[in-house]
Amino acid sequence: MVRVRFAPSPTGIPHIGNTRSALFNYLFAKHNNGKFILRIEDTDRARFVPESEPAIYDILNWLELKWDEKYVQSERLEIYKKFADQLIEEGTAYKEDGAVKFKMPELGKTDWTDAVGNKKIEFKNEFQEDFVLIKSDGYPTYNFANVIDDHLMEITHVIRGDEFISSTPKHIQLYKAFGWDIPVFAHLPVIVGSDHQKLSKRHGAKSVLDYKKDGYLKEALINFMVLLGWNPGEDREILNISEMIKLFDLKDINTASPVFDNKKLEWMNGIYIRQLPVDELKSRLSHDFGGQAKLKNIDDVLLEKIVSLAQTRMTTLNDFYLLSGFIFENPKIALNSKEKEIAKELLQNLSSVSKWKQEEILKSTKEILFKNKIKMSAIYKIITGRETGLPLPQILEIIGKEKTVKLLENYK
RNA sequence: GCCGCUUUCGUCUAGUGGCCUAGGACGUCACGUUCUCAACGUGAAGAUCACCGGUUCGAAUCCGGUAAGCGGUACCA
Repeated sequence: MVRVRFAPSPTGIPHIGNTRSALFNYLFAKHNNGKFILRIEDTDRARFVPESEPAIYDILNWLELKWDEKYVQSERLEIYKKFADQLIEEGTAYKEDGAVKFKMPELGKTDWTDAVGNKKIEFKNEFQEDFVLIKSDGYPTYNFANVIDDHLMEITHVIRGDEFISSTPKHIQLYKAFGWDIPVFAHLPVIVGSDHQKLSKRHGAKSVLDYKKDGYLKEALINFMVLLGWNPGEDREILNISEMIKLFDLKDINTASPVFDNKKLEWMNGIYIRQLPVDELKSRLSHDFGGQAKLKNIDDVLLEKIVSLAQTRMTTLNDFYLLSGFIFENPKIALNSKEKEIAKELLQNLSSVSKWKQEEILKSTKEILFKNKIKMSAIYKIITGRETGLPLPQILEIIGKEKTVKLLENYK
């Protein structure tokens, strides 16, 4: 039975890099019909950030990466102490300055075959130093709690960021000291930013929750993340979660650090937005995304029509408001005198349209276009406040003559 | 410094000795469509496969070295 874990420490809000580890663990578990375990590694009291633990749950819940079991290390202090005492008794650990330290072997080497890249990694023991197991505040270190828990929780595959490669020899020596089975290690290359530095808050790495707030769809984010350092072995790039589960394999994970490219994420988000049925997109705009307030008073049928016009023009859900804001608010658009003239003519022309259909509206606006030798973008600006946007004849037909006239009367 | 990992178009990647005059995707550019912008369609530019040397009839692919980037070197994780 495959058992893997995602073990974040609540020292900050997880970003794309951490979250992608969770995804890979989840996919591997599901692919093998195994268990996905969540373990909060809160042993660093100095760096503890209270709001990060709920954020971890929010992220996993939003992405629907459901965990099968959950543990919190700070609730397991006696367990670590017990095992530390055992090592002291056996002579492989000792006390120093109020801490418990592990005695690393001085001869030979420590090696393992990493599942990522299927390569042997080897460290000479002579370069290894004794390390702390239990800090003087009574809390275990990562290196210790990690091994104890992975063993007790019967973790079969340790899939984590490759910043832990250097500490893996420590872990292996601990397993050996206890006489425990050593799990398979799979070290994921970390995602880096466009500056090729590891993703971090200081470098402007956003959390998954920020992407949600910015109008990205969870499907797009997952699909984008999975392609960072993994490929399904075919040219296709758009995959749903069950296809990922089916295809996922540790051997297809790359060994080099991928650079996070927001442009591709944007493209992918657009793909997923266009893939959504209109009513689903509409409900995401009002529920999944914080648009309720603005959309509350809009007629449902009207809204659906607007959404369907906006669908191919959106990169993120936020774009909907950019595109349709002029309908919901009564924008005060600054126009120069020439534009004001044209606004007047538009009002006149459109008021006299008898059949309020897009063909008639188009005909009517085109007249003004030719007469004044202006571009269509000028008319877009007068009506919507932006030089580009939803196709005017259609959207004007949808919102109705009355509303259109009202918009133009702003300039009187 | 020492230890370890990495190195194919700007970016994500395919590629495991001949199918590679290196394939796909994003981005960029052009054209088509067109009431704007998108979407969509077609096409183009873009990588001497980090570098040097070796093995081989033949190397992005195997071997050795060098360089650069990154990670670790914490009573952080």
